[in-house]
Amino acid sequence: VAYHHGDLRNALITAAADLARSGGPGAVTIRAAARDVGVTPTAAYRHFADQQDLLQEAKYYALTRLSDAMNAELHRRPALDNRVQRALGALGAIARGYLNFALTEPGLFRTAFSQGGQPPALGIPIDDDPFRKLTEALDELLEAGYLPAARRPMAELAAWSLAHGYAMLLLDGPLQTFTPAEREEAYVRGLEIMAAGLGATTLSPDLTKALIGLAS
Amino acid sequence: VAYHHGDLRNALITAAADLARSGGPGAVTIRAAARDVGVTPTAAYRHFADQQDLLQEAKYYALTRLSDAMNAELHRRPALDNRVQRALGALGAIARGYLNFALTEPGLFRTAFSQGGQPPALGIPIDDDPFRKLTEALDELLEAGYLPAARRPMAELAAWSLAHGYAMLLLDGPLQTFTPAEREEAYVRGLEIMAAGLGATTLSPDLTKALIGLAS
DNA sequence: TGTACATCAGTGAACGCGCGTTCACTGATGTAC
DNA sequence: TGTACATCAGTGAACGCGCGTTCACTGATGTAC
Repeated sequence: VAYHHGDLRNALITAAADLARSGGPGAVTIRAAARDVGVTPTAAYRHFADQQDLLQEAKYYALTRLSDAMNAELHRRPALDNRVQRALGALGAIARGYLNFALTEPGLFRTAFSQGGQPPALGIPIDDDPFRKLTEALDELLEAGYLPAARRPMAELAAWSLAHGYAMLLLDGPLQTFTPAEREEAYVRGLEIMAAGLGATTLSPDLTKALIGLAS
Repeated sequence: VAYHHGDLRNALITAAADLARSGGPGAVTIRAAARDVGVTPTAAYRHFADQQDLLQEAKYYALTRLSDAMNAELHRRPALDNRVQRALGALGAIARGYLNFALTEPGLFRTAFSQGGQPPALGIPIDDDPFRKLTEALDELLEAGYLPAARRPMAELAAWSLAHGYAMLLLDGPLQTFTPAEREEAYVRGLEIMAAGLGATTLSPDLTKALIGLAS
């Protein structure tokens, strides 16, 4: 319903998203959002309980855009006949969309995964959720006999962790100085290792034991 | 040299590190550090150019502690005869130390990888650098015939990304609600996939093509 | 359809906070003779 | 060894900033009759 302003709540969310885009989560303040909309800070309190509440909306927005980026990449890929090709293609598209978004919209990416508030959920809140598609791709790899059953549980998390860690190391970590060519190279190498690891036979008990060690 | 205070610079760095430990990078301020040491904020400007400079020292401290944690885990593992076992053991120890540190000292971990200032370097600044040991472990896997040569370049980054991403998803992301048992389970699965991926044969061209797609 | 009234979105001013940083200074330490 | 002096680490006060949040209010919108 439109009163004085029209739709101040959404206008403030948009302003918060723009702030997040250009300045990351720390730039999302009630005062700045109100200023950008051309309204008094007090007015924002009609629509948000506090600053945390506004930031939460910016996080949700950022997550939605991340989701869009992954879906866009999924739709760009050609349809493939072979099940394993199709499933690995989906995996690659999701990873590619994730990285593209992180590099293209670092402020939003950092906001989506910033500390505090509700953490981004695992596949529940967003329509057309790419996390579910990742799950489906891994299920398909299992059914096609590519992925050993013992390795199926939580395999999503390994893929996600790899992409997420790589994005973070590029944005804020030691890989900041990478050229685009180096970024692409490292991306391809990492993805190949992941795909090969999903498809490889189980490690021998000796090697597993050496690798894992003891939980401390 | 000890003047009025004795060693104010180091005292301030210690205070900054404590602030980072309990409150993350955002808690590292000149005023708070000076307050904790019992000194005027102005005094800090005798030793640091500005707040960024102090934060940089806290980052360096955090990185050193992270390095310690990995080395400690490396020393805890028994020596193994088999080259591949030894190399995978080192890989696992480094990953375990990394994760342990992130979970035990989240404030320091976030500080080490916080945005701004100098990014943590790749293996140069710290004595007894675990990144170099990771490199050596991968070289050993190559020489032992476990890791195909085509997969060697930048393999460090895949392992690091996996551990880093997993740590971040645990600390600030959707895995915050994981129980210790779930954390351990996901950790083991991810590490196995990585180790298997390093040792697996090269993917077929068809699968590689489906996986990678085109750089956009 | 018109009027009195209730609702409530947004205003304007102000609060207290902690921050980074600068200024003119003081007083302890080190040094030249 | 003693004294005058220079150095410089730390003080105390203050600046301006942007923030979150609250208060009493105004004036436009919607509604009851």
